[in-house]
Amino acid sequence: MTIKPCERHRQLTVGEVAARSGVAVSTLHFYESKGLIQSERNRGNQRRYSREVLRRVAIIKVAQRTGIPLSSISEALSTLPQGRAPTPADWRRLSAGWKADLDDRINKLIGLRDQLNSCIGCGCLSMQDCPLRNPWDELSEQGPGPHLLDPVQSTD
Amino acid sequence: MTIKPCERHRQLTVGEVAARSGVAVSTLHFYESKGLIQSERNRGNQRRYSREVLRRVAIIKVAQRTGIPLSSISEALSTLPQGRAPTPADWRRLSAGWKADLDDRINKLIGLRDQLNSCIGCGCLSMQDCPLRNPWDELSEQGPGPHLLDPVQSTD
DNA sequence: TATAAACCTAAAGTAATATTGAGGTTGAGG
DNA sequence: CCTCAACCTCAATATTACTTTAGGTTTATA
Repeated sequence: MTIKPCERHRQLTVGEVAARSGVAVSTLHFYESKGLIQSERNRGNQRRYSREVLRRVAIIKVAQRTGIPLSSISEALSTLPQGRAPTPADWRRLSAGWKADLDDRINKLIGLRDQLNSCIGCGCLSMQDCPLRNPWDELSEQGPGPHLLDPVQSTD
Repeated sequence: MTIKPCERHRQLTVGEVAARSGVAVSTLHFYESKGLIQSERNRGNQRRYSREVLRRVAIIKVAQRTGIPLSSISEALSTLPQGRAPTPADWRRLSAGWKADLDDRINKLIGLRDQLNSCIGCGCLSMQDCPLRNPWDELSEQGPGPHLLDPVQSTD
């Protein structure tokens, strides 16, 4: 074998990144347009990625699985050293924050399930009593809440 | 007091339903356009709702909290007796199905949290080992998966 | 070198879940 | 009766996360 540029330092094409990260080429373009990932260009204007991008995409996908919106992911990633591979410490910092969100969402859903269980049992969903009727603890709910003002509620 | 139409049988205006159910008037219009709720009209073409609609909206909101999309909710609601108040049995049937979905989603999230915990611990996110890097068990994921084909992975 | 696969950009399209706006009508209180 | 809040319809806009399309360029390979 002759001396050739070490394979493990070669930059990746967009197609290679897509194949290896499991996201579509168009998605990589999209992420780049949102500033979530970066690329360099070769002399023909084609994207060339360092292998670090694979980790970045992996982080993005994991965060998305936890329910974090891309905008927040972008924000979190922007605290990372630019262009340099994130360290384990970086990763711990990001994932710790996301874990808190995830815990929160899991707890909300478990609470909802408990309510659902008891309400399947009681068959109620009555305006007066049913905890499910109280939307105050809704996930990401804003704006004016319900006003259960009228005490006359027989037909409901 | 003179005899007047019993308050508890009076139909509700869209504004009243909005105030009491906690959703915007525009949302009620939207739900109606999607067939999730129905209304009658008075002689001036204004919507008039039976009190049953409050229960229906409550069901919609609960289902949404569990993560069910409106289209599925619509489908489920369409199995209900039209215009008549849903019975406890109806409610049990619907909520039992939704509970299964909810359990599923909770379990997926808990699995993810466990992975996240162990990966915060190990600080890895390494391409070779980290379970978080395996997106096969993603929530509602379709399309081509990742192809971790290349064994040369030192810089990642 | 010829061809096809892979790549490029910019704009438009998709789906879900609504909200907002324009322009006009109805209804309840004084 | 007058007025203003509440209502009406229909169309447009918003957001998130992408995908698709159109038209053109570059690169890899036979």
